[in-house]
Amino acid sequence: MSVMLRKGVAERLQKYLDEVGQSGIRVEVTVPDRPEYGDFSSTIAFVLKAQLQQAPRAIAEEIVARIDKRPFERVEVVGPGFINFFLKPETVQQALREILAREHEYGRLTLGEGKRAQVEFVSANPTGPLTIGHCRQAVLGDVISRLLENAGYDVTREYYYNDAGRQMKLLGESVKARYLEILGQPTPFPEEGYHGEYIYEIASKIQESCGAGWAEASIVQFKEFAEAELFTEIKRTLSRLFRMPPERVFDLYYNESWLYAESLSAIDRAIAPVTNAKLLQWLRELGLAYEKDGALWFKATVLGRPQDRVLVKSQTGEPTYRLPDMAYHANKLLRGFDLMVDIFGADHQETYQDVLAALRALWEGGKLPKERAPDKIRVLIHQWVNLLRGGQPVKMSKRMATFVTIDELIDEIKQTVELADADSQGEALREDFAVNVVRTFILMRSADSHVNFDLDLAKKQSKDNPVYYVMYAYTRIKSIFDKSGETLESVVSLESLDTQEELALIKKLDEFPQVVRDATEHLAPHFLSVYVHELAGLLHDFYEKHRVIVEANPERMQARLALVRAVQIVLERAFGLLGLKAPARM
RNA sequence: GCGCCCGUAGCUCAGUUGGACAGAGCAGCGGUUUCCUAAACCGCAGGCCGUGCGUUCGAAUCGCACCGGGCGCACCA
Repeated sequence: MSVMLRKGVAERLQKYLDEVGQSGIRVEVTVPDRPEYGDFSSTIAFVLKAQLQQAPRAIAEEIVARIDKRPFERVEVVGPGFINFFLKPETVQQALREILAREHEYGRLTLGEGKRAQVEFVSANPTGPLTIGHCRQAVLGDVISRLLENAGYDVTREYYYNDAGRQMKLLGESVKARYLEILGQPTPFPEEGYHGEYIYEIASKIQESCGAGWAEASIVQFKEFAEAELFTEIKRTLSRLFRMPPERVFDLYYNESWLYAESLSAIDRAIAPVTNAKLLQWLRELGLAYEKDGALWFKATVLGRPQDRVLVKSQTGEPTYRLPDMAYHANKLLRGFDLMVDIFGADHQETYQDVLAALRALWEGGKLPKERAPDKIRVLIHQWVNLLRGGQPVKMSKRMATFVTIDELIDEIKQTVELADADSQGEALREDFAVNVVRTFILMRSADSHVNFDLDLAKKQSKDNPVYYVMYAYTRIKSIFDKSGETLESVVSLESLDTQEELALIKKLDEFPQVVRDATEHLAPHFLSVYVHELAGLLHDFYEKHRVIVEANPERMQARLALVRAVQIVLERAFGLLGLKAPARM
């Protein structure tokens, strides 16, 4: 049997289909809920009913009679036509051998080999610290990037921000106002300015290094100073959350201003070949732009969208955010990626569809090369995280500075982590755990679900968090190896692995590559999180019922060490993909 | 009003190409430790899978309608 047990079953059914000339039928093999239905089950007989004009039960009997049954203890037809497969223990043991042979290559995919992918996420304008609102997509984007890398893609992690926009101007004005206030020259604070304490901190920093020297400085100077300060902080925050050096959290920070400049260097122009002006010209040529009330509009309605949108404002002649968004995405296509993933919050639901509609029209209208099809862009929309404190939702506004930052969240959880031995490593272990908790909380849920993050629960009852359950499985294995002093150098006999718990564990390990594949293809990290939780459960179950270190039976001990070693490998692989960090001890 | 997402156990959520009596964690009740860390394990209890109609041999899963919640529908991003 091949690497994957399920695949082996599927291959045998496929062979049968080929023989009866039904190769087009999709082979479905599932793991039944109940053990008496076998290790795997197929409903293929129901699907074939229509084609073969026979009763499903008879078809199932025919299939069972014809396929290669060597890997199976038995194959049964049950009820109206379910085919249930019961694996021989040797077959299952063989799967374990494959995992041990592949080691940390196990679960690596090839679907992205030789291809380039780009993942855009966070993309917050640097007008303040990152908040819980950004946390979900930061973690999702990080894990999706890791999954794509695991699949063989050359991945560019990208952060786009509107440095040319009104919000950044307001930031500059806010800092300048605070700066003058510190100098004792109070000026009116911008009506929609940023009220956060951090604005004062930035202003004092300027005052400390330049004194009153910036009193006549331009808004742009203040903006640029603040932007640099805030970006440093953002990178530092993400480096905690992603567990990477700050300089590696993103590969590219894409500035909106690149889409305006007509005189960029050759290198810059290579990643921004399409300017706003160029995009506008294309839309005009395709009859998708028109003037009304002094503004320039995008004719979205002819593309099936609910309403037309302004691209260039009447009063200032500046583009709205929509035009550079379109240009940015046209540039992404031209940069030659095979896959582009946009990760947006639910508030982008409406707007990204305009961008995609425009790109499709440009592509169909011949403005973009045939091989740069917009369907290479996949958009992942996630719902909001509702933060609960004292059972009440926390209302957040960035402008009014009533938000909880990612750093505050991690720090709050960190304080409550209890450790078995708080030695010199205590601080680092606490940080590891807090980040694990935050990431796990997000990664266990599908992006589609509106989740509640109960801060009190995450803090006060941190030992009950699912992350502990999973980490504890890992440390139990670690502890076994420490205790036994074994290193598992040579190939051992696996024949003694025949109990229900042992076989169940191996079968679960066998699912790993498929789970990784599903998580990657569906851009759904939570598939993997849920899997890890289930695997940990089976390890605990096994651990409670069987001892690994059994000196009286060296062969059995070696086999069980091999088994838990394989669990350890898969957990390490999964942790790597999910960005979790396992403690050596708990 | 229009668009997208959600509604599954007391709570937080899985259940992704429709399959056999619906799952996990937490909370509740009752057990398990001379033995590799009990942050674990075992058992009990808990659900008309928002409601109704439809498609199907078969629906939590697909379609339609309705009810309830979130987000959006700016010449802000």
